[in-house]
Amino acid sequence: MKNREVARLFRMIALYLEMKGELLNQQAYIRAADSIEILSGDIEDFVKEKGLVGLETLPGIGQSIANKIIEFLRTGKIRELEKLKKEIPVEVDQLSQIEGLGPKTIFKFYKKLGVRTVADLARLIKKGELRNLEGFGLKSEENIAEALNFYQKQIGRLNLDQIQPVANELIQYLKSKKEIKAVEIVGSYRRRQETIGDLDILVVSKNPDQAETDLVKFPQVGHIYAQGPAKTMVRLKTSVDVDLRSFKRESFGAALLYFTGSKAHNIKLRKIAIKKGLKLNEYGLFRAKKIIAGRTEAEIYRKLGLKFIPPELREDQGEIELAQKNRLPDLVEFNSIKGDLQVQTDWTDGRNSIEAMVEAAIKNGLSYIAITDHTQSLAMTGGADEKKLLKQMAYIDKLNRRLGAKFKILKGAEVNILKDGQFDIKAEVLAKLDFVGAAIHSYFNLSKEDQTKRIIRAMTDPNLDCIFHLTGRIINKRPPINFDFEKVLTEAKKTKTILEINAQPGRLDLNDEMIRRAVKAEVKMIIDSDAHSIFDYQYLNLGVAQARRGWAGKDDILNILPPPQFLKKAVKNK
DNA sequence: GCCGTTTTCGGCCCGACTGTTTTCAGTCG
Repeated sequence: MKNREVARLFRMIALYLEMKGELLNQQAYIRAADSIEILSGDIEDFVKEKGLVGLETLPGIGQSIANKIIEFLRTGKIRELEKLKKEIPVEVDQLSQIEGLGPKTIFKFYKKLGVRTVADLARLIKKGELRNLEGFGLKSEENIAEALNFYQKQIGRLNLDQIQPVANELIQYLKSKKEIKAVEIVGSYRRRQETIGDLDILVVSKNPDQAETDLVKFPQVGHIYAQGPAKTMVRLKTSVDVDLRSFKRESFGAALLYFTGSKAHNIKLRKIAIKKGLKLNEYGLFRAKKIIAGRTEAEIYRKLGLKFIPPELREDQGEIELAQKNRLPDLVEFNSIKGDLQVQTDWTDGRNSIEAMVEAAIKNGLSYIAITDHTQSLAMTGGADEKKLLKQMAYIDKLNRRLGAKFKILKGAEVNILKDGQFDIKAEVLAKLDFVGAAIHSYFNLSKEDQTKRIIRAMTDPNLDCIFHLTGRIINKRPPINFDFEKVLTEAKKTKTILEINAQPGRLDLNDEMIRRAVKAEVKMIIDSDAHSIFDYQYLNLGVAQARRGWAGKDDILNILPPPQFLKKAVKNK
């Protein structure tokens, strides 16, 4: 899939154009890059199907850019970009990732000091030559040196479970301050993106200056980028960047809306406001100078003629148009999961006993779980063979009798999908299980064709109910396997195979775009915590958030149903 | 370079903060 690459090249063109001061063209390339990034489906397939004319129907893409896309797909290059690179031979994409360095500054460094690469910049800073440049001083040099240092350490974006403890601690701290009346984390965190670059925090305070000072005094603060009466930016010692802004109560809704984003969503809202003769900014919705909404987000959406749009949908992927027509999807709700269908125990690589996992599930408001320990070919986890599985089934039967009607343990397994798509457990044993999930744990690098065949073969097995964490990706560590998702969806629909949304913060697999495609293909899904300990059920809501980002409605997610209805809809071979 | 329920031409979201220089350009979100 080349969507990201095309978008990246357009963003690079935009940077070069900005260096040259061509601001309006530059914006056009950025809009085109955005448009391609949010395109659901492969751009190459799109072009094959709909051609140049189809491309031009996409927002932000006209004749000129459409031709460049086709040129790239055909030749792997965009001549325009090659020309710009020759004209200004600077590693602009790398350099611009250094905080505080934009195209204008990069261009100046190139023109005046001959800086082409990050290494060039590092050398000049060492020699202390930046401070002599006009418009620069010692302070600028120090700031860039610091930013460069941070860039070279490259910690990148954090998973939700990495950021959550930091976020909670900071929120508690801010809430303890007398003058701070409301605290909300916004930005990509509130939209529940898979990974978070920094924490954006909004507060309501009668004394904004004090609120900003409060943040700076937070013991974890390691560096202050900027501090003002309305906005402060710091970096914590744990390498998380935090922005804090203070607002008055009457503007808080507008501020929430503005800083939750996404940017594309906001820009569209502001354009709607302009068409209505209004102005929308972070302080409110205005007619001339008079504020007509701002206290809550709902009020602003209403005045713009829209239904309230949940943060997870605010990516400008059609949600605004649906909100105008009052046709937003009826999203699956937080805390609505009734059963967890992937739970490991100390029979294999889980940390807790079946009994402990049941007890914790009840505490987390669940009414059933499936015990799905690994199977034998995963030697490293002490996977179960047929004998061990049968023994576990008998044991679960006994526990179920003791539990009675209040909770149900399903007998299941996380069966290993072998290289050829067959399972490592005999069919007659699988047939005895209540719920069979299967997953790929090896041969991640098969060709697209072989990998697709392998998954489809697994799905055609009448004992299989669900494919767990389909792509096998680990966020920031392991890329997804290569396969034809469209073919898999078609087969899943045909064989009534469920696809899992895995709520582990490092997996979140399927991703949001795949979920949208599954919804469209009418393939049913479940949300599992993939629990390996009693603490992991808490992740279920991360999976719900991911499902919501994928526009999954209540009909799309089966495990919000109580056990009898779930089993009826989910299990194939009964 | 793109786009149109004001428009096929003339607009492109907008406010806060910094550093350096005296009124603003550059960056960020």
